[in-house]
Amino acid sequence: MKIGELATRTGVTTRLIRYYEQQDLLEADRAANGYRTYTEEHVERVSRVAGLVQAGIPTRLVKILIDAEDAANREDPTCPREVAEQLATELVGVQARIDCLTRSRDSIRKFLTATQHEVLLREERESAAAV
Amino acid sequence: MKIGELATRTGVTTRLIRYYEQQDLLEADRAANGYRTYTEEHVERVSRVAGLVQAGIPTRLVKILIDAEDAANREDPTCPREVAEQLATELVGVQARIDCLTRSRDSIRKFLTATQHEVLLREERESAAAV
DNA sequence: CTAAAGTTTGACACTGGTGTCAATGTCAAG
DNA sequence: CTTGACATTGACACCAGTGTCAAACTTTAG
Repeated sequence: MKIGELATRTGVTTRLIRYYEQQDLLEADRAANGYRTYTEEHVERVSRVAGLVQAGIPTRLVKILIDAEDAANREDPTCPREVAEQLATELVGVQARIDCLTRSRDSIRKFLTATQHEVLLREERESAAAV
Repeated sequence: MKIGELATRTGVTTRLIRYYEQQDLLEADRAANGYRTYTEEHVERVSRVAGLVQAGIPTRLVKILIDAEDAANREDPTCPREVAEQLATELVGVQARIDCLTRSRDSIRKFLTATQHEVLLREERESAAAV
């Protein structure tokens, strides 16, 4: 598929897809005419990258994270001690963000419930189901 | 306490503390000499704000979130339907970030384990305990 | 009293993520 | 063949979050 389709399917603008590629977060084959061509796997990957960036992870780290992610799903992964240490450090930062966001999420839910707006929480479940 | 102490205690630079105040995320009393003065509660608040900003929440939304947080802890909170709807919308975004980060976190753990670097996971638990 | 450290405001500047526009090229439909 | 939709690269520009520096004032330590 070409970049336009990838964009509509992921909800990420073509501009950003190119930007991510430039940041080494993505690779794309080129058709004979120079057009980038993508596979189904890229859909997942682009969403993933965009999600992390939106969660405040700088692209430099996003690369590290998804590389590790990929490696973790391959057999016999291996990595030098130093890289592992960096990952461990990042892990702490990621967890901190999760905690922070989780707390906000819970507060919002509590608040909506307390103000008799639980109905709105249904939207949340629905959008979760959509994933 | 004065801004310097607040900064060292929260690990947030004075520059940012002032910036957050300017963005209406913080309020500070002024001493007779014009110095900002803070209470213990501000320590928590500043960490919270900084955490959310780091998690990719724009300051505009941070304000909304912590306001709701505060309200949720007061008695008899109330809010107009429209505000509640906006919060519900935000909730979806927050949850999306959490999911995204959680996935990365799990991948990192898995990877570190698979590469015989579980030892490093201890650091994570320790830093979590430090909170 | 003086020097050092901390605070205030304000300005300038950088960075990273995005939007947008321009000029050019490719391709599919009429 | 022409037109319109989509691609390419490259440039310019914007915004938000931060760093940093300057000039003036306050407070603390010696």
